Amino acid sequence: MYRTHTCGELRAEHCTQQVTLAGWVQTVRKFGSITFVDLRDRYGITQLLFGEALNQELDMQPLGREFVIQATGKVVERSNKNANIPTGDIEIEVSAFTILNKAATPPFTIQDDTDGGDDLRMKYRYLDLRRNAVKKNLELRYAVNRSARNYLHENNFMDIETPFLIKSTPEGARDFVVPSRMNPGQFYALPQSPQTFKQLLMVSGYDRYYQIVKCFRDEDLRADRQPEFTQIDCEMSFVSQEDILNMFEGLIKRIFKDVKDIDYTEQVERMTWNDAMLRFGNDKPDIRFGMELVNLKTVFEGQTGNLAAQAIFDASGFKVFNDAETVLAITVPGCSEYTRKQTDELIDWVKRPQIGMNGLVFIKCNTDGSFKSSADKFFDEEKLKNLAALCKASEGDLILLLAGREERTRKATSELRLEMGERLGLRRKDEFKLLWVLDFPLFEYAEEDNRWVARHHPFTSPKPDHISIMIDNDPAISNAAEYLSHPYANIKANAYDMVLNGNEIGGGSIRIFQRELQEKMFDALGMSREEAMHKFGFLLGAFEYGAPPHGGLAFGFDRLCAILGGSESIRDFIAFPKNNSGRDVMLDAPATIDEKQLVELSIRLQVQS
RNA sequence: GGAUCGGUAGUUCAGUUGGUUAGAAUGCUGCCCUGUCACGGCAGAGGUCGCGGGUUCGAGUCCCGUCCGGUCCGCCA
Repeated sequence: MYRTHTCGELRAEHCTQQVTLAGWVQTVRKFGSITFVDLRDRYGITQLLFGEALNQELDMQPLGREFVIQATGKVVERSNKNANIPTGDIEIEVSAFTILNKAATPPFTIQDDTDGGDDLRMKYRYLDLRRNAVKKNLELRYAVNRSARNYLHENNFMDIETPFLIKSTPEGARDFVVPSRMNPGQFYALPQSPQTFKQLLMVSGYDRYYQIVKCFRDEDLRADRQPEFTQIDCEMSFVSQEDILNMFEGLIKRIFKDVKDIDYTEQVERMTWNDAMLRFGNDKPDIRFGMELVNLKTVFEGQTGNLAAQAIFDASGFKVFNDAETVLAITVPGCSEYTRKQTDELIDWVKRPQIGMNGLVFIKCNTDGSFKSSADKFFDEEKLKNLAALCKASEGDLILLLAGREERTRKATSELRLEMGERLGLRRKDEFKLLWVLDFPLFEYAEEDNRWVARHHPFTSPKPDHISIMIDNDPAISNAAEYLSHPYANIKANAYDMVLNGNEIGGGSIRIFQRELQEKMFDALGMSREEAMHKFGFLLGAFEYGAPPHGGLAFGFDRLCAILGGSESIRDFIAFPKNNSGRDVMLDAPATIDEKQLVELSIRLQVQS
């Protein structure tokens, strides 16, 4: 053995013992005839003391940062203790050492507060992974993994692997494809998720399945998106939506307990998709704070906007509001004292192309009971007072109003709400609030193809009392402009998302398990019978042989870890992540391949410039 | 596909209105130091200012193009 102990385990009680440690040189501190060396391994840091005799040896064999060494000596109590590290009471009085491997000077410092930028750290990821900060993230990831596995195992779930080389599916994201040498001209696809396999496992009777599994999607990336990412993928048979919500609420609570020691005992809040959109303008609302949207004008999903507000607008002659499809307001508590500079800043913020609004109207509800608005010209004190009442604003609050096209305005108001929450410090990293969003629409209208697409995926079941709407109506959309009045627009799905602090961390649905309904679904999505058979014949076939009612969900494992770790970026929680362009900058992948390989695969390239 | 920010020493950054020899910190090298732990002190090395073109007497600085990276929109569950 190279070592008798790790660099994290020696304490005062080990004093006088002879030990051997092995690890990396963190720092060398030289003082004439004695030298201190901090030795690091995965478990911690232990100080080595090189006394006078060995110091001369050090002159012959100098140690540099990141050298790998082995040192033998006696554990002794320090005269100057270091309370900052667990091994700070002791040091090793080295009697012999060996340099196991020298190290070039690393391109950045291997410290908690490294001087390296992201780019460089990715290129030398094996060095970055030595850093405590990154190691802690991977440890947290492993803790979440273990916690999930324990919970699922205790609840009779069975981990079953599913293949990676499968068939390309239409709907959803772009597939990564893999050419088949043995089948010239043909391609496998990498799974976007094990969706159909887990459903087949239900048909096979493995009534509780899970897998912590890689999924692949060839779409543009973000800080919280990777081309290959990991899901906690689960499926159950003989369950209702209620059973699933309870089971996986339990899973996430268990993870909170095991990983963060948080007792999340209260029931996870539930909200319909409709309510989420109305109250927060967002299908994954952050419910840690209020500032809910007040709809001052439009009709949305069968609910009318505020008639009193409408009357105020009509009388004002303010075209921006009168002509707008919708006017939405949020009430920001305690911000009536915002300066001109601050309100201008907010206006610039909503005008950024990513938000895309033309402007923003504010009403300051002053602490003396008066009002000040950027649209004073159109609204007298009385009207402002009434608007403030409609927005449930109190003295000292700031009302922000956005007007414009329905969808864009709702999105912008939702973003503005989150931004104000951020600015007011209402989105604390250490506060966790879960939410189930339920009853999503089953279909979404795809303008470019003038047809319906599955909002979740094509295997999602409608709500039981909406099945007849689907069966009894023709999916064809005769008038594109009025797709909202098509019966299909109102069909709700037996689908659910779990939202944590405004992030979608998981989602799933009760599945269709009857062939007829599944065929109707494919039909509704504009898939011909032949196409459906060609692409999903295996599933339709399976449904003929006794498919049980089933449903499930999948958690975004990387994202869950990132949120629990208090980070925005999932890359910090993946050992070897890819960058924004899907490149591995360490391997420099993807890369071209040899002509010989191309020939074997029957592939000729035609690169578009 | 689009928007936006950035690219200057090994690293992280500063660099004024376009003007002399491009700076700081840290890291690195050498010397000094027996209790440090972000050790300290002294000295030193280290630069194709991403790349190409243009404007100008003169460009790190201004303009155009291009490459690379970050963030976001579209896209994606």
